[in-house]
Amino acid sequence: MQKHLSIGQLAAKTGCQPITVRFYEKKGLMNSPARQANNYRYYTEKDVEQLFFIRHCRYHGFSLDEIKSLLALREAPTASCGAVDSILDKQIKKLDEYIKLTENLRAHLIELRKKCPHHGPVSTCGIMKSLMDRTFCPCLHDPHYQDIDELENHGPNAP
Amino acid sequence: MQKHLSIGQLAAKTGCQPITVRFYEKKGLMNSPARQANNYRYYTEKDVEQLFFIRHCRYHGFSLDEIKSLLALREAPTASCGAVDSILDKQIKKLDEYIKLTENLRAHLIELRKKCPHHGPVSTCGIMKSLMDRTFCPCLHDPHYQDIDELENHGPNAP
DNA sequence: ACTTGACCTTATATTAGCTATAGGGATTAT
DNA sequence: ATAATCCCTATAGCTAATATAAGGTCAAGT
Repeated sequence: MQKHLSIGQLAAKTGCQPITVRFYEKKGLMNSPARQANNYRYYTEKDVEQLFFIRHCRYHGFSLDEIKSLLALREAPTASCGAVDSILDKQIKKLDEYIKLTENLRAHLIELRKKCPHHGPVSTCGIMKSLMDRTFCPCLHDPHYQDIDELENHGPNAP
Repeated sequence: MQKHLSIGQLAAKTGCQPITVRFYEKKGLMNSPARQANNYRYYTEKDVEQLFFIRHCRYHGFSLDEIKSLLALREAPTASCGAVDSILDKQIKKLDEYIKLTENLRAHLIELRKKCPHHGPVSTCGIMKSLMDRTFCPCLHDPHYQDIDELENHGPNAP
């Protein structure tokens, strides 16, 4: 039973790359593993489990900070799992808002697209005209505008 | 007619912040404006129009690179607006995929959430169990897994 | 023995779209 | 005179990695 894995073997087992494992280590999601005489990292089964856990969480769209919380909870198994539930509930709510925002955005774009049904010179393009028309720019009025930044900074997998 | 605006006045007119205007300048979306004797930037009506255009485009979810293309097209009005149309079509398609991905993610989370309907100690939490269960980790099989990165790197307003 | 290639190490820079902070100079109001 | 507010530059920060540079180590093949 060969229990000492190199970083490459660990990465291959969990479907990510060595550089990502080192990244997680730096971020405090993976423990600093023991080193061999040649300074290579070597990993145990516990590390494999932990990395699987992390990647599984990432798969579900959790941020690294949220994963850190989940890892901490895992270390304190007597804690109530209400904290776990609330992390999930928050994530689901975030996704709901996110989907709504994106659908709004899509509707806006469809509207815009309709303004240039036929090809022609840019100078007569209805889309460009709309984009240039200051009176139609909702930037200053539409609360959705602020949402754009929301959307970028707090997307499904953003922090 | 007072035509020379300070950066703060320009920003206020277009609903963004001075620092953002400087940022656009550095990124090549706004021209370097003339300077007053005190080294302050001052702007003209053309700059106001251009910034409105940029912000309007951002409102519609275009990336700065896409906006750069649109600005270039605006400078070449004899070009066909097919290029404009295709930028919009691409954006709409991107949003469609994006919405689909996010809805999938949401479904996964709802499934996961169901595994812990009642509060209890973390050690018996069905969610944590699922997240820890390597045999249920889709990371290695599910093509959706790769999509997570997709989703993060190419969200509606990502490049 | 020697070289090739695959693997490992570190540190730094890059990605998008800003925002924050530090450390200064200029202008305006009191 | 001084305080508040504006302006300037330069640098660092945010996510979640990825890319690149420059080097050390190891196993296999010739």
